[in-house]
Amino acid sequence: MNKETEFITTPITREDIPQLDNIELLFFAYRDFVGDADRILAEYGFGRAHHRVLYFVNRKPGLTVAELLEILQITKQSLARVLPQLIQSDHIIQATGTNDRRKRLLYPTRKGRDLVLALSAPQSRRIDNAFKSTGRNADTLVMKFMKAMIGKATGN
Amino acid sequence: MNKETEFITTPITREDIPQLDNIELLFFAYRDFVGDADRILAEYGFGRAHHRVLYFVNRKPGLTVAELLEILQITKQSLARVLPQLIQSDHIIQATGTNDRRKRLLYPTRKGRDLVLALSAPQSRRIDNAFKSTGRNADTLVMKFMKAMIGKATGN
DNA sequence: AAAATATGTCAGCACTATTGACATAAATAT
DNA sequence: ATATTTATGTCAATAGTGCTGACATATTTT
Repeated sequence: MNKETEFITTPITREDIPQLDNIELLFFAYRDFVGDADRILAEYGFGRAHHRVLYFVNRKPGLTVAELLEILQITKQSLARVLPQLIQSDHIIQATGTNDRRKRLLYPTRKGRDLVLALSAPQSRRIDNAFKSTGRNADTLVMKFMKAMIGKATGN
Repeated sequence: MNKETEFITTPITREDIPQLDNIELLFFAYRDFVGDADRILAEYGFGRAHHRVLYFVNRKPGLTVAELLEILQITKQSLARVLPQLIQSDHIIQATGTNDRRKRLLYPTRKGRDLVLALSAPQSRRIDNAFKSTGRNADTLVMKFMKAMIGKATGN
């Protein structure tokens, strides 16, 4: 019986996957991009989840817990490990809603603002530097591309 | 004592972080991009780690364990959970090196090749569609940008 | 008064990744 | 020939992030 367990020795190519190169580039670009923040987060004993929460609270101060969950697409239980830590470390403050007192509005403190700026700085720099090497109006085009990348998968 | 615990109510802006919009776009773009594969992986009981291993073994059939660890930037112990599963499920085969018999050369099977193609297809489609909406020569420019995004962080 | 909403919390599980320590086989150096 | 280095594997413990299900509390709406 021919049970030679078929090896494949040829690599996948653009023939197989048209956007092969870009898939790979996106993978490495994102890895190095988040790596910038990871190094700083580690000093605080925080992880990426902390970063994301801190980021969106700074982006939209006063947002509610439900809104945050919606943006991050995580569950309440996941947030429950991370948010209390950010509150206890005085990076985020919770305020009871005035209209609806069930709601918890999330605000950054000065400390929280400072940290998010420190985390974003190297990422912003990396993008800035990348644009410098791509020449004029790359900015507009890349943004257009990125926007088009966002959303549910298409069937075709 | 004025311990009003200073709130910050203003959002961060492009003033604070020049590439704010692109940071966000990259975050959402990547999330949806990997989401394409996540749905398929879940059917096989695999995670992203399996995907990455399978991808690079298909990209460079015959690569060694050490090379794979180098590319993925993970430790041997992390791979030790994932690789045996892919071997047992007949997606990857290990062959002893001929020159150096300490080495384990990793090859995809037919099944492994088929799976990596199935995983990459929706990702490739997403990128393709994104380019359709950005017009001509976006491809070259975006690739140039992505390449420039890769590497160690810069000090400036 | 009853139902719905917003949030919190407890318990348990899964996946990915880490470090440190130790083991084995094979190649290389002395 | 012996010693060391290299490539890989494995065991044990820990951390971070996410999930589901169940239940509790406060507040608002019906």
